[in-house]
Parts: sequence; structure tokens; C-alpha cells
Amino acid sequence: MSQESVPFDVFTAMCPSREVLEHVTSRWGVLTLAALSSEPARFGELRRRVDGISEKMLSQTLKALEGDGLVDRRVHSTLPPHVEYVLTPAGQQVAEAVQALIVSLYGVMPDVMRVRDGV
Amino acid sequence: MSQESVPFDVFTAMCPSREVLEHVTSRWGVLTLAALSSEPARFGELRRRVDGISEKMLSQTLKALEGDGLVDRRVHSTLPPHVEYVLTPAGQQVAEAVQALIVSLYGVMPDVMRVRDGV
DNA sequence: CTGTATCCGTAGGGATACTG
DNA sequence: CAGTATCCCTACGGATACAG
Repeated sequence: MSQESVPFDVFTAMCPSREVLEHVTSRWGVLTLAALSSEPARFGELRRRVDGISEKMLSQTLKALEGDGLVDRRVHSTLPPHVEYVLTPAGQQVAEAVQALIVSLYGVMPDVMRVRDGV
Repeated sequence: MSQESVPFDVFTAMCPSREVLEHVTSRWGVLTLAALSSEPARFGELRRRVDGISEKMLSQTLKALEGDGLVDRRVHSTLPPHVEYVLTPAGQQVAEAVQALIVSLYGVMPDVMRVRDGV
């Protein structure tokens, strides 16, 4: 698990990793990845897990993550259609990091609120 | 390091942790936090580290992170003015998680590019 | 159920000029 | 050096209606 040098640098504007970073850290990307890390889910279930997301944005977010190879879309052509979204192995790696980030925020929330309230 | 239950839930639209999450995962928030995690920096130095950021957005991002208690702004009232931005202990926790997220993306980039290119 | 299509407002963000 | 102030634009994202 050494931190070897990689041919990518997110600090450089033109690096392709920037685009993936923006998908992952987009408003709904973070929450969608985290919502999928517990277990796969269908469209409707995801909408319920990620409170406040619209159909449009969920659809758009899933497409972006799928295009990044982080999410797998599994279609069962039945009637009514049954579609399930699953994290790819790559997606699981990223989702775990996202989860850790969220947890780190929780740990910090009390401080945040103290600062906000000037206590 | 147990994952105990906390009174925050980022999946709920009204949870105050959402706002902090959005600051941290904003387009420039991620990069600014990561840029500060190596070592404190001044305004101009940050601009150089985070390739592509505008003065306006750097200023705005730093203010948000400062308001969240993640960044400390240290002013030395000299001429010319000398201002240094430092991560708070809380900010270091979050910045580490952000760093880990970025590294996880690097590990995934080859897959991403394979998917994109359809190889 | 699982989405797409359309309309539309807002605010995120870039460029530039200016100040202490 | 370290920002603020403006102008301005577009693209993110919400609401609604419709489709397979």
C-alpha cells in the first residue's frame, strides 16, 4: 500500500483524473456512491436513499459514474423492467474512500457548529 | 475507531452535515484542502498549487472552509501583508480523507480509461 | 417501474479591473 | 501581496409531463 508515483495529477487542470474527480465529488455523485456501497439498489430505491435527488439528476449521475467504470447497470428485461445498480470493484474502492470522508465529516460536525455559533 | 452512530445523516436533505459536505466536495474545495494538507500556504502559493482556480473562487472557497472550521487564516499585519492558510486539526482529518479519495481515484484511472476507450 | 424530454430559474464560476 | 467588486454567461439542477 505504498504511495508510489502515478502518471496522474489532479492538481493539473488538464489531467483526465480531474473529470472523474468532479463526477465523484459532484453534489449527487458522493451520495449516490455512498448509497450504493451498502448494497446494490434499483432506481426507485436509490431515490429514496438519497433524500432530495430528482429523477433527472439521479439518472444523469448514474450515467456519469457508469461511464467512469464505477457503477455497473444490470438490466433484467422483464415487465415491468427491473434494473439494478451495482458498484464495480473500482467503484467499491472509491466508495469506501467516500464513506471514510463522510465519517470524517461527522467527527468534525460538533467543531463546525461551535465555530458557526461562536461558542 | 469504531463506527458508532452519530446524530448526523448526510443522506437526509435537512441535515447540517450536507452543507459542509458540499463545501468540502465542491469543485475547488477538494483541491484546496488537498493542497493545504502537504503544508500551509499563502494565497499566491495556493493559486499556483491548484491549477486553474481563479482568485475569486480561491477566496470564496477559503472563506467557506474557514467558516466550517477546517481552515485557519493567519494574518501577519506587515507591509506587504502576509497571510497564511493552515488546516485546523479538524481540517487535517478531513483533508486526509480527501487525499485518500484522490489516491483511490488514481488507482482506478486505468480502468476508467479502458472503459472510456472500450478496450 | 424506469426512465426521457422540455422548460426554465438560479447560482456557480470566469474575466477583468481596482483597492489597501 | 492579498484580495474585493463587477459584469456576465452557461450549465447545473428542479419541476413537470410524457414514454416504453
